[in-house]
Amino acid sequence: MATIKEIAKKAGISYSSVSRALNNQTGVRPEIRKKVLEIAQELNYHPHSSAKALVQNRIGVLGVVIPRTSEFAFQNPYYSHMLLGLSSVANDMGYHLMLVINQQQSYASLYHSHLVDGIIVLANRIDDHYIPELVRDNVPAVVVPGYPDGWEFDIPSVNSENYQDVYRAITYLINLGHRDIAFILGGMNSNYSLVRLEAYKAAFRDKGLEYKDKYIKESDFSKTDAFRLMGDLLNLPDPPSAVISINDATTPGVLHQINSRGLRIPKDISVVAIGCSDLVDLTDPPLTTIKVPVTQVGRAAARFLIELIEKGECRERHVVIPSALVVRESTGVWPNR
Amino acid sequence: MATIKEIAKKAGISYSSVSRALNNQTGVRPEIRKKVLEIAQELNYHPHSSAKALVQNRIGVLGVVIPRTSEFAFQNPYYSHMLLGLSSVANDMGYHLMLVINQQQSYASLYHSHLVDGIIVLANRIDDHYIPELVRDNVPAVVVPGYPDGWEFDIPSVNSENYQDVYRAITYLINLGHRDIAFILGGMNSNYSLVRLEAYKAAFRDKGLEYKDKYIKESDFSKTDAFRLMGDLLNLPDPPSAVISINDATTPGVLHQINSRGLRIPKDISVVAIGCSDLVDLTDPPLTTIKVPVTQVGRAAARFLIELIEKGECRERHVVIPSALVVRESTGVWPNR
DNA sequence: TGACAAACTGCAAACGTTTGCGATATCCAC
DNA sequence: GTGGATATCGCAAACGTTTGCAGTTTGTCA
Repeated sequence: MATIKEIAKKAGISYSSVSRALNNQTGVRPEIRKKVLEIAQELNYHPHSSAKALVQNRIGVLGVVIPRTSEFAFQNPYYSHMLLGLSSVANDMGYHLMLVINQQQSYASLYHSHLVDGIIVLANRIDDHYIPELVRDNVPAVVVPGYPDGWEFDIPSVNSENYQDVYRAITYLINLGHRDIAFILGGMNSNYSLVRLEAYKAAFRDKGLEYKDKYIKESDFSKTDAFRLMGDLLNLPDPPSAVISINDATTPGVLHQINSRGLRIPKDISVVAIGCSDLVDLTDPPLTTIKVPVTQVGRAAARFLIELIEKGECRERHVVIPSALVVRESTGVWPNR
Repeated sequence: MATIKEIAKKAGISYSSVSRALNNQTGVRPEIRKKVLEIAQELNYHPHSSAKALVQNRIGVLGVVIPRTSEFAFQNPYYSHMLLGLSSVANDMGYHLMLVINQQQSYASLYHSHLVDGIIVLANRIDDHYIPELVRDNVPAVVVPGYPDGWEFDIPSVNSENYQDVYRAITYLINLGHRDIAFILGGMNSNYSLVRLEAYKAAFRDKGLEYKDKYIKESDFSKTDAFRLMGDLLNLPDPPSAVISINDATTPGVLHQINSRGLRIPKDISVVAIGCSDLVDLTDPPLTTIKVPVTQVGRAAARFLIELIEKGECRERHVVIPSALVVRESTGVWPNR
């Protein structure tokens, strides 16, 4: 493959001049530059990224770590939307994306071995072993979502309004008259679950009401588990009048359980779904949703990380992307007559 | 950051010995090796991948290109399953994955600039400009799925049994008594669409029957478009008695249209879904499916590419992964009484 | 003890770039 | 024509590895 030296030889100049010509640097005559570019084209020259990286100490790659171990988690459209956002910004800013799924290896080593310039950790869990290392070793890194307030260490993060959203949704349901509101959560090692459960409780408290533990169900983020738990809820002597489902993986399970019992939404039970999938408006009826702007979160995370890499610091360490409660037809007043 | 030279200095030996010790090569005394490894540990040493790549001419990265331009395409769980398969094999074989989504840039240049050792192109389209370049430049590359038989150039590929599957499904429906079988396709620049439409036609021909063009609908692979087209079909004076939906993106649109008209599956219409999503068994009724083993396709593609990279050649240039028609409850005999 | 092989070790080149620095050429004003 | 500023250019070092080769040590056996 063509190298800079070959171009230099062919053009009859030194290879430092070739380098300068190719990189749009000053100090090379226009006609020489033109000639160099022509020869480069002709030889199908491409700069050797490793050689470049070696001397510039920058490879132009962002590491994207998806630490989840279970297959179903990755099926969640969450990751597609996120990657889309990350990718669009990375492309625009001249970076590539290295995707690391569930590697049983320290994330920091990706950085230490100069494979990536920085790291984005997606859907981190509260008990993720490898994250403290990123902080300790000063690795440019952003986690999505961040840790709950008052966490033991501080690492840059991007969040959507996880807390506010659930708070708004519960308040909305309470205002509709609901009191027995079920919450299908994910595992409590998920930061999403933690923060959203806090919001759930707070919304009740702030209305002067009591929430009931029996309506709070901890799933493994799978549709089948959600199906099972929703079944348990509907088997209660006093089943909930509303349910909120934590993500796009659990929602189909919830809906399927409700439908299979012949219950009508929202007449018999109201449903609020949290997620980013557009499928919600294809359900019957269209779902009231906490629309999580995942692609935008991804875009923000990429921008954030690149700033961290290039400037070495960041203005704000915790970015929050606003989101919205979209009221459609799956929620209604209670009791319904 | 620690380099091999620092380790050498600290251990009081030459850095070539350090290199040999770290790489488990012969020609270094056991006690020296031990000492080197200890110091490496202590200094948190990680080899500089670019330096290594520069001399070894191998970076240990597979490029994964998703050329689709539309957002909805990427939402398809197809890609998640595929990445899962790719990632698992790559991890096992010591490779990383570079994800390139919809970059308006030659794929071959990724290879020429030594960013990747080889390339996997996902869901390639028949009119993809950048693929011929891979062939011309002899880039180690695998495309998923491959081109139809008799295509103008030959590039390694991995496929599931796209043709056979549809053929089996149509034959199955015909045997149930169906004659008016609709097919919601994707765009005809998709290799999936092309091959599957061929199979559709062949299945009819081989039964001595005629298919009707009006039942063949070309979507843009989105749920909304599928919803619209399914509406058109049901508005016909002689609507189809069965429909086959080409992927996980179109299926929800098809189902939603059917449900919104109050039609019963399979009493009023039979449905066969092609896809890899597990959501199909949560629908009501569970769907008869052509289960595409996408994760396995991904695994095969990664293995294939790695063989291509390491051996420089491959035994078979076109791998086919068997798949299955899973009969559930969305298909029934016709006419139904 | 000596000879020879085998194991070990270090030197230095090489991979393909970028870049600081000094040297040369060009240009302009006086 | 001279001085000085400025633009252009090439040399060589540097980035962190691997690796062929030559030199050194160690071990073995007669």
